[in-house]
Amino acid sequence: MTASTSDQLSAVFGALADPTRRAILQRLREGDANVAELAAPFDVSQPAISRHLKVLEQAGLITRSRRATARLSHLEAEPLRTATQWLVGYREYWQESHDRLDELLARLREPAAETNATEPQSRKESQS
Amino acid sequence: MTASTSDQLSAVFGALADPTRRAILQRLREGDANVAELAAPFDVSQPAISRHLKVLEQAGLITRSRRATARLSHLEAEPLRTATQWLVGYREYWQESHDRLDELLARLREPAAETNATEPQSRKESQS
DNA sequence: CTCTTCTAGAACGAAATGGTTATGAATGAC
DNA sequence: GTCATTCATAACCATTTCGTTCTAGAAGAG
Repeated sequence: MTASTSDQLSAVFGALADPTRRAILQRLREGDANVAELAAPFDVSQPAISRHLKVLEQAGLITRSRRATARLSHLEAEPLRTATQWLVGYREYWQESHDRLDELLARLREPAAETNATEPQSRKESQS
Repeated sequence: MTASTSDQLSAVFGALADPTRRAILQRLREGDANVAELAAPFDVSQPAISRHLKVLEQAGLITRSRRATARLSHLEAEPLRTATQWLVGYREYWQESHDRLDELLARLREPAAETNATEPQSRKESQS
């Protein structure tokens, strides 16, 4: 069960390594969305977004369902916890600056505002 | 300063997406090491390890110094904190299962044993 | 059934990634 | 200086990744 963890970690970290995919996750915090909605903020084609979604899905970061002809993406944060736990294993190396660790711990208990500042790239006028 | 954060996140997550690089970080928890020492557990050539180290260095996860002809790698955990903070921004989506979040928080305050079980790939008999 | 909507897949190209071997550069020992 | 040690770089190759356009398929509307 530890061997597969390595692969899942690689998949999750790999998925998170792309700004577009992180922005997609960010968008999904507002609620489920179909591909067109997810593609809207980006200057890339719809198939490109579909493949980003596939990467996210294979990393377990999203699940998908159907509503009519649309496919809704739903954020699944479980892999993020796995990744966080891995990172937390290195917390002893942060502790040179305790105040910032305390700050992190404080934010873990806050009601949670928006922490991420992920800016999508420039829009293109598509359906004009 | 938020725009560069996106690139740093991509670099860090990208660096962590490789099992060999994660294992190198794991090794560096025991202390600084030269390239030969870092390469020993893996069945890859020395230049391959050198390039992994370059990736880790560019992500800010290690720094390097010289001791005679050797180059020592030193773990720098600051980027791990940055990555963790990004992930923590999604904690509200974990909270469906509160007990496990509590467990994570508990581990954040523990004296820290080894949390990561990263197994290096098969050894090769080099200096027999 | 036909038509429209929404999305995935096929086919392709450019660039990045991860590995190799061979070689050169830096440093200390002699 | 010469030699040995340690590592980085160059050159190359195979694979993956990320984008494109074009097309096909699935699901509801008429």
